[in-house]
Order: sequence, then C-alpha cells, then structure tokens
Amino acid sequence: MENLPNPTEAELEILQTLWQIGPCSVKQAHGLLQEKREVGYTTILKQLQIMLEKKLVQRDESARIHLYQAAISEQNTKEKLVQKFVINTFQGSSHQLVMQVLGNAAASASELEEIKKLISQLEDQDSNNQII
Amino acid sequence: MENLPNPTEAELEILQTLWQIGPCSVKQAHGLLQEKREVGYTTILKQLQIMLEKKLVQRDESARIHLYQAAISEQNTKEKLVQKFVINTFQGSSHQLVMQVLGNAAASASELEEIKKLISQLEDQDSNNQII
DNA sequence: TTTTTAGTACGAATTATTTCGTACAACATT
DNA sequence: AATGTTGTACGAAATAATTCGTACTAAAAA
Repeated sequence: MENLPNPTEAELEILQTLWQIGPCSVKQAHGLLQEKREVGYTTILKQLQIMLEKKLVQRDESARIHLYQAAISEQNTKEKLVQKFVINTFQGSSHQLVMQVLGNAAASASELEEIKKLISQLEDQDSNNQII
Repeated sequence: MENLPNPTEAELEILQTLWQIGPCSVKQAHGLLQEKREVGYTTILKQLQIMLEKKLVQRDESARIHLYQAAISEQNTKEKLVQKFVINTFQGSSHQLVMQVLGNAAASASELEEIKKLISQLEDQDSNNQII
C-alpha cells in the first residue's frame, strides 16, 4: 500500500466523477464536469494525465480512446482529507468538528436518528473495550 | 459585514495563534509557531502583512512594536471553512461528513455523551418547529 | 554621538496548482 | 488518396501561496 499524495481541489472534483460513474473517457468526464462549471476539454485531459503520473488514477490504453478510473478509494481518500482538515482547522479535535457541523447544519430528523444509531453502536464497542 | 476571502493554510495556522493568545507582536507569534515547525521570522511578519492587506487581521501601530490581532472570528471562519470543505469533499452533505468522522475517530465516551446531548437539543428544536 | 540591536518594509525567488493552446496521430469520410 | 474529425501529448502561461533575504528605521546602549 503506497502513500500517494492527497488530491488537490481540482483533482478531487474529477475523482468524484470517476467514483460516481466508474471508468470513463476524457470526453465523458469533461461532459459531466462541464455541467457544473465552464472548463476546457484539455484542462480535464491534462489533469487526468497529471493524476496518472501521481498514480491517483489508472488508465486503459488498449483502445484509441483511453479510459480512466480512480486508483484510490473514495472512502480512504476522504478519510485522509478529513484527517488533514481536522488537524488544520480544529487542531486535531474531530469532536470539535462534529459539534460544529451538527450545531450548524440543519440536520433532518432522520439524519439525526442515523447519527444516534451510530453513536449507540460506538458506545457498545466502548463498553466492550472497557470490560476487557 | 464584508465578505473577506478565506484564510489559506499558512494563514489559518497564524490565526489560530492569534485567537489563542489575542493581540501580540510578530515576535510572540513567531515564537509560538516556531515551536511547531521551523519557520523564519520574516515569513511570519510577511504573512501578517499580507493578512493585514486582506483585512483578516488588524494591527495597532501606536507603538514601535506593532501588535496584530485577528479581525475575523474563530467561529465564523471555521464555519465557512467547514462549509467549503463539505462542498468539495462530500458534495455538500455535512451529514456524510459527520458519519465519517464518528465512524472513524475513536471518540471518547464523554465526547459521545456531549454529542448526544446536542442531538437531543436539536431534536427538541425540530419538534417545536413541526408543531408550529 | 557612534554603534549595536530589534524591529518593519518590500521585492522577489520558489513551489504548487490550474488552465489552455498548439502540435501531432489515428481513424473516418469523401 | 485527400480531407476532416476526434482523439492524445506536451509546453508553457497564469495564478496562488509560501518563504525568506536585504534594505531601511528607530530606539537603546556604549
């Protein structure tokens, strides 16, 4: 398991697309990204090439039209990004981050329910740990 | 209420110091930051000057030794940063962010307790809203 | 008053990131 | 075969962020 650099902002945007639709051509990716903001075709192409060098994506060159796909997992990538963000912004206190977000974002009742459920699970784990 | 740019990473690091200790000289700020990582005095000075231009800090020039202090609030700044982060990384779903962080970070029992308390409060608000 | 010390101002190099134009290659169409 | 279309490669400009050296200034010390 290598230690690749975190994706930059523009790279992340493209990765989100790849995670969403899986392997795709530059054209496809550009098409989707274009819907969100004005951006040149070769810009996306170049970004994908850069990400290829960084090993953030891999590509299938067997056909003339190359297909790119993410080479890093969505979950793992986001974990790392969150970790870095928590360090920068909340001096490492993820708890502070959660309090902030919950206090701020108007979470729906069902979302709160979901979060409560997760907390219960975590508490169960905790108590297990303490018994041992 | 103006709309200032978000602080960059290096700027945020300095702001954290200002929030922590209040108005201070470059020397003081540099002293504290130096403890965390090797960084030149004039680097901090320059950053503070840049932040002054951006109005992220203000300074008292009445004495020879200028005193800098944050011109943006910690709470508000972090809210904006979180918002941007959620958009970039979780496509705007702060709920997803919370689930991620909770699932990941080993929160202590007391922290979970605190979060539960906050959720209860939020739920109370919710039900009030629905009654109205 | 001369010299040293402690500060600020400012330019500019460095590095990272983002963007795109232009050239070239392969395939399709006429 | 000639021309047009649709791709990729690559250089490099534009922008942003970070860092620090050098010059200057004011106060303190000698």
